[in-house]
Amino acid sequence: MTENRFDPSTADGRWQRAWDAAGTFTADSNSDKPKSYILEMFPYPSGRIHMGHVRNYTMGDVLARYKKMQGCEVLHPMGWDAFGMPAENAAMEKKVHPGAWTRSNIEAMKAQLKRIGFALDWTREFATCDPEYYGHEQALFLDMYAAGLIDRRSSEVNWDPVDMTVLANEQVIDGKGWRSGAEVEKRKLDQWFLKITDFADELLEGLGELKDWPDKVKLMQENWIGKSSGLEFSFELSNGEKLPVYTTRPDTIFGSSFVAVAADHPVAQALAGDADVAAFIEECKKGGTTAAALETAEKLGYRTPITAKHPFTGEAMPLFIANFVLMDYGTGAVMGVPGHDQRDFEFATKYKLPITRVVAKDVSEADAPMGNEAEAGDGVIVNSDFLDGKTVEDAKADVIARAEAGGWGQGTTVWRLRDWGISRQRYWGTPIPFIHCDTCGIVPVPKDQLPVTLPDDVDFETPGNPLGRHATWKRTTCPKCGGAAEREMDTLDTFTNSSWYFLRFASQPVDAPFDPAEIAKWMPVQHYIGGIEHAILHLLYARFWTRALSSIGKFDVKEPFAALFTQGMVTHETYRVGDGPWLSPAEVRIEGEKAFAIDGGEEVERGRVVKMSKSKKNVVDPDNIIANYGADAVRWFMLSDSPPERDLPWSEAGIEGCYRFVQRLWRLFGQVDSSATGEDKALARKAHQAIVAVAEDIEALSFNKAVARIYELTGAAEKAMPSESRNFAIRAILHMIAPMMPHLAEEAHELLGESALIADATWPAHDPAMLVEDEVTIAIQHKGKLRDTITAPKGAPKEDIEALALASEKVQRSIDGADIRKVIVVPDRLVNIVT
RNA sequence: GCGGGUGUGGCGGAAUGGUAGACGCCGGGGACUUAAAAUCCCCUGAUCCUAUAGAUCGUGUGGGUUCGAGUCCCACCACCCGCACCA
Repeated sequence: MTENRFDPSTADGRWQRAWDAAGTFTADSNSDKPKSYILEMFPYPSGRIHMGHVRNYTMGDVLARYKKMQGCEVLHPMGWDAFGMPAENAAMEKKVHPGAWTRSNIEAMKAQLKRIGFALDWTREFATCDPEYYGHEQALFLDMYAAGLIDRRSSEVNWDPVDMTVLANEQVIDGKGWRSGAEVEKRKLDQWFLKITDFADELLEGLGELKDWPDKVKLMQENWIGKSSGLEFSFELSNGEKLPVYTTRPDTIFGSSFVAVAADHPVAQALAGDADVAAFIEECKKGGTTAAALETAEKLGYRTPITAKHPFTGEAMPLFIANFVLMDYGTGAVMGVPGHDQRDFEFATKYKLPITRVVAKDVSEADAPMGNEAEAGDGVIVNSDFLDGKTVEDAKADVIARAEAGGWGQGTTVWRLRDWGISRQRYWGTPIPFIHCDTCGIVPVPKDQLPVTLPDDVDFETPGNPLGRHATWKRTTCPKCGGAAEREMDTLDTFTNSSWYFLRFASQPVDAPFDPAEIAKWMPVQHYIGGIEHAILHLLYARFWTRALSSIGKFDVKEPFAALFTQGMVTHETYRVGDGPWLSPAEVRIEGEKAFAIDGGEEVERGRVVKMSKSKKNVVDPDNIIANYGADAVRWFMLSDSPPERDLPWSEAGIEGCYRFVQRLWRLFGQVDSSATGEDKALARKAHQAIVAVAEDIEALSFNKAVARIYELTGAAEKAMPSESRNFAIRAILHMIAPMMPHLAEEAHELLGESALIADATWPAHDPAMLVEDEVTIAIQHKGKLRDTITAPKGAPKEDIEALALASEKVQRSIDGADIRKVIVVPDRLVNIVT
């Protein structure tokens, strides 16, 4: 070989074009091969591919190419999650249409993905803002409506009283609107809901089948669904009404010292004639709607003149209106047990209400004083009449049984999961296919009138809902009575777009959302890869849509993703001078431990390594890196070092190391010597072991370990003398790196005289006989510390190993004549001598 | 506030309860070269030391179980992710 360097700037494009021309990665659903559907969470077209995308898609790409080498027919598609707020923000800031902005972003990002050489089936590409896509989504939505899975009710949103617009949680900063700076209020609107709670039990039970999901994600979903059992019962109020409450701790009922209702509870609303009560309810409306905001806000209460009668003691307890009680959970009213619930404790402390101990470690500690926080732990019941001495579990059952027998309450199951509100007061989303008619009420758009498309001529100058302001779009006729009517102006939450896109990838008929026969062939997704930030919402919604569509007979799949993998983020050091503006890596020169601003030469503080973000300016653009080092070096970096579920710190030194390795491999591939003869058993054994180990590592998505093994085998092959074994090892390395560094692999494959694409090659075969070693190294410990190691034949009897261990001079010196009390021998591994 | 996770050399990390630090990066020394780049070789957890040897310490902190703990148990600390209208 004369040319000694691999040149990605020519090779990358050449092989990308070759794959395109051959249709190498176009999935054939009629193939006889076993099917494998590999999917990464599709991107939002924000404008540029970032390193997080590169990492995510590289992992999926390695899996897809590997599965193909193992003989599978692989479906590995790509598309665009194209609706969302940033497009409307761009419209306001840059005066471009959200659609035009989105389309040009897609074009730019697609070109970027192509330059990285991903093995994607681009014939199935779509964007969720395509009317063909969202029209089918509208049809599915109407099917769910017909099946009773959708309803409409009032719900709270963040309201900006200055801009007169609904704000997303993200747009509420410290309780204030992000543009106006006005104090945000809660406001009620009529909105559409998907009845995900109808599937709460199924979604919980279904987690059990997901063997290849991370336990942590399943646990998070389980807690999110939040199945709890408890007691629902009614207090008799002093005004003659009954107040239903729900509690998960009926065992602590004797510790109850107050009752509280939510500010929007009917009991509170009925008192709103009083100016003080009205003012308090108004006060409760302040602030945003997030759980974090509600739970960290100061606990506020208003003591009403009403009292509630304790069901056992008959005591009259004060009734409060409280800001920490949620109308959405349980019945919107709670019994307050300050001794054993932290929120109740804080509330009781503030309003000087009795705090009674009713659970103790032991009966003898019934009178132990309470500390400065609630005790939510387990124990026995005390100070509770007939419950005294019972365990928490027994007491719960006893109280529920007595309530049911007495007819004043019953044991119930309550879910933390709430129905999914899908109405958004925005333009750039799927129009909700309903019509509001004064005569007929709410009428679904007939399916033959779908898709309901977005109008193009909209203005974003004034805040609020652009569809509502449009001159003509909302005007239509009622499908029922033919009279004048208005279209629904809200659009669907973008999470609905990502709840079924994986089904559309599997088949794309024109006249239907999907083809059930194709779904049967490809689903479930064999490997789904994406960020941990989607652990709950997106994944739960996608599971829900799959089950909901399955329940109405669309297909026969219950769980969409057989295996899930959540990858870590790509991080980078941060740079700034004092409290000044952040500097990007490109604006900084590193010298040893120190860093200096290129512009001005000032010393720059090297800050923490955090997720790459625009706000910290610690971003590295994949395009520049690919231009400098080629796609394969970047791909290799993404797979090296950090375990894929952890964060990956980007560094210039690291990518340079990867580039050097690309060149090292290139030189090695040039050293296949067809005239070489003879066997190099040690090297051959290493190669066979690596073939098995790398395959196992890829299947476990432990790419960092696969990379380490390839480094080891490469080092051994470089040092070895020419032989047939060495040629075998080099070719094995070539095939093993093919899924990871496909451009280099194709170029070397061609150089070795192969005419076919290595992308179509099969994974190298191994000889099982070559996997076992004949000798093992055994560690000898004394007093728990390593004293010596010995070499012994594999599988040697315990007695022989013990004798060898005791014969060691170093071991004898350490024992120093002491009595040997015990010798533990772990075959082929270790001897531990206890004196 | 609630739920989930992570913590090992200068850095990223490896390690079925069994030799802690594989592999990579950084750094140091050397070879090659007129020189540089590239490449190759050696060293590289800390401390002590009579120094090719040996000893002690060492996996966030404090306890515990075990012949043996990075790994299991208990308590704590720090950081990260999510919290339902960001995607």
